[in-house]
Amino acid sequence: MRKSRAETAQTRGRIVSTAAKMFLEKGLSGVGMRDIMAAARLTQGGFYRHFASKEQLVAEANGAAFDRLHDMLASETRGLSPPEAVERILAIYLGQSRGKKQPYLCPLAMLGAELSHSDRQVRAIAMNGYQRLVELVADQLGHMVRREALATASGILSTLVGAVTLAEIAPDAATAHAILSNARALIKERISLA
Amino acid sequence: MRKSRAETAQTRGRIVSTAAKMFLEKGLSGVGMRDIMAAARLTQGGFYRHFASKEQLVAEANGAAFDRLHDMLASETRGLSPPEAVERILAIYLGQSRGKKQPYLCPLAMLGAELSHSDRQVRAIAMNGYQRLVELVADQLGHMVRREALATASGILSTLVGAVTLAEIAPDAATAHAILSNARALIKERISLA
DNA sequence: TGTACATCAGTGAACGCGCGTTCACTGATGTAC
DNA sequence: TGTACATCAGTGAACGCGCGTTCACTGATGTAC
Repeated sequence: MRKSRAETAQTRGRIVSTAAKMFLEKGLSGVGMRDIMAAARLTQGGFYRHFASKEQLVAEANGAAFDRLHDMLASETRGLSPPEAVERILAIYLGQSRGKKQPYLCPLAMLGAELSHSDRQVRAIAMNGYQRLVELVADQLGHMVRREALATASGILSTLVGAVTLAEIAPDAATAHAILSNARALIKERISLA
Repeated sequence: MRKSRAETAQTRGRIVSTAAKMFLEKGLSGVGMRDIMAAARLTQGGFYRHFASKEQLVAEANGAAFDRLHDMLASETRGLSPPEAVERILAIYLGQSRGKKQPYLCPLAMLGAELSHSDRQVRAIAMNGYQRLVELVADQLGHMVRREALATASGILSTLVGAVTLAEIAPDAATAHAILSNARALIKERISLA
């Protein structure tokens, strides 16, 4: 049953991306190893040929989710004017939703407090992902000095994360929409100050 | 071993408030029935004399946490001028932290995504708590028409919830503080527009 | 008010279940000569 | 390049454990007369 190096690497990647998707949709404690391995078309035992523990998979899955999200946002805003780029980032970020089974979900909003109960490595990966998102937004606030742009982008990210977190809790679409559009308005009002 | 009506009610209340504290600190799936009952100086079996299930306790504990938080914020802002009251709400809300073992933690920030995986009743309680906080903030934005005040307060709550969620994930105090103060700045800049 | 009985809050053992993880095994791949 | 052997990816049963929940039991409280 031994597999070639190429196949092994592919299998590992499949486990990570499958796990990322499932963790984001159902939460870290909402998904078991059997669920993940079955979704990756494998059986439970094989997991430990690739990873030392579930916690390590959580770390890698989150890293992958942040990489994918960041790359997607960077490519979606490439070539746009700063105001257009900000608009696009807000629309994409606030448009994510577990209910709609979106492919690019942000771990900060989807896992939130669960990340704060994870080990140092997972938290460090989450903070790194957060910082990269802050920089991505700050890059579009070119009319401010960098320091101010980063501070403002940090505030914007808090708003985005909070809004999506709250919208996911909301039991009906109307409430969710109201939360998201109020958050969007707050951010736009702040930015148009300059 | 049967207890008097007064004692029974007192025991029930002790279970709810003990559970609220523990859920907020360790997350819903991070605390077991034995942990809660032991902390309330009881044994596991007694729980089902008071509640039908863990999920029911989660619902009641969250309701109690929101009630306590709301009452505290209302009493802390009583008699203050609107700008002072907003200042006070921001300071208290952004000052909450599991690490500091604070007595008034907000379920929205501390449980976040875990609430979105709970049943309808729990989510309804969370949304009700959110709405009450929005109104509490909107009450201090008297210079706006009510509709605008509510929309702005909703955006502010997204920012507050996101900032505390992110600060809890941050592995060091400096990063946490930066996140909180950037969120505070964003909100204050938005409010001082008027 | 006093007595007999029913109720039920709380105990602690036990149940069934699913979790993360381990393990003996299989057989294709990789390596050494 | 061909052969013999070591490696190890993947399987599926099993392990130990902690979870939420149930249950028989105890004895003080509440109720009926």
